[in-house]
Amino acid sequence: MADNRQKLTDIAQSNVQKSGLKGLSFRTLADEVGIKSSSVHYHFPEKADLAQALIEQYSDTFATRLDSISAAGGSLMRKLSRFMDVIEAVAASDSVCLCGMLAAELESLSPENRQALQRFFTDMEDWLTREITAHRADLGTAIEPHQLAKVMVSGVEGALLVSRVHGNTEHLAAQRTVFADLLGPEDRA
Amino acid sequence: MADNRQKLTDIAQSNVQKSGLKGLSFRTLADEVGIKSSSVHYHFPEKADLAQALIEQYSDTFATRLDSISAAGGSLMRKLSRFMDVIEAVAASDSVCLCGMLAAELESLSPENRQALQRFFTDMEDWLTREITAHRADLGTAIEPHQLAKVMVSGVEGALLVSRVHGNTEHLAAQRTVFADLLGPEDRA
DNA sequence: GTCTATAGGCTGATAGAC
DNA sequence: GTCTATCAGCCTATAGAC
Repeated sequence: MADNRQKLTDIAQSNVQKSGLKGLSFRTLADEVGIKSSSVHYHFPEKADLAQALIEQYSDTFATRLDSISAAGGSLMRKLSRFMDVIEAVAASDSVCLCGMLAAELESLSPENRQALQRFFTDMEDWLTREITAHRADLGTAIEPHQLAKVMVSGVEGALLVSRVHGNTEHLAAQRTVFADLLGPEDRA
Repeated sequence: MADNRQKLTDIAQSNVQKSGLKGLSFRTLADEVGIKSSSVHYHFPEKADLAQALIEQYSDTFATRLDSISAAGGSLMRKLSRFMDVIEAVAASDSVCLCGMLAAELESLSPENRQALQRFFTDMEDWLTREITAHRADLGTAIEPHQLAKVMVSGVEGALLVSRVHGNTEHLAAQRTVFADLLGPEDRA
């Protein structure tokens, strides 16, 4: 089938979000798609090629979701709540962010992989900075938007990791609560 | 030598903080200590035994540092600044938190490893909750201390991971800035 | 405690047929 | 695009001598 390439990236993405790139072998990936490992090498000659496709696919999907949040409009609080919805959806089925997982495996990634990974994080950060800045007048704090954005990026990546260890979503919930309070002036005294 | 066990855990810890447990082999570990891999198995029969020793050693060292911060006393701001000093010291030499790294490799850990890992995070969270609660009167926010603690734990773990991808410490610096502003009322209008 | 030696398995990757 | 077959290398772990 012509769309085996798509099947490969879809299944690989899910596996990497659970057990990392090192935890995924060409053989098991091939088995799950129903082809042989040599056929996987036809689509992705080296593991770095597969990793690159995964980072790009994941980044595109993520960017599309953020764009749709921006397009829907509304208050900053509403946008950040929908942002957290996107993050919490990742936590389903023992998964963490694909790029958070790969960040932990940084030492085994190619230079190209690293660059794409870096771009994923800066794109998320830039989106947050833009949205916070756009609503700056309503802000409940004097902290610089780009500083808040950095803390939020770190926060969601860490919360996904730590939440999974605890087997619940409390750290994600705390993230939502604290940033709602920090950024939403309506709840303040 | 009788302290080869200590050499093993020290070198293993440093390696795991850089490349994870899956990235560490008994052979390379043995080479770096100057013994053979079968001798490593004498000290740690299975990899899970080594992992357990690493988590416990790391947790003990970390707890000692937090205790010393508490003992030194001072304002909440001062304690949190020293807490961030401890975290930033980890970021040296391309390392992330040992337990953050193992959290990414959760699926390959034994039940005992997972429990110890969980305890590391709750211990850090409990320390933060205790310190924030003790200074509650000075707090610049109405957010629950345990919620703030959860966000800080997630935040530092994520910041270590993301900082390494970018090759700088900006995300750790942002963490310091934002929490200083959030918790330290003296800087507020 | 450390060694030699090895079993048994998994891995990424390639050659060449169809 | 997919296959069979295979290589060379790495891995965890164990047996048994010293």
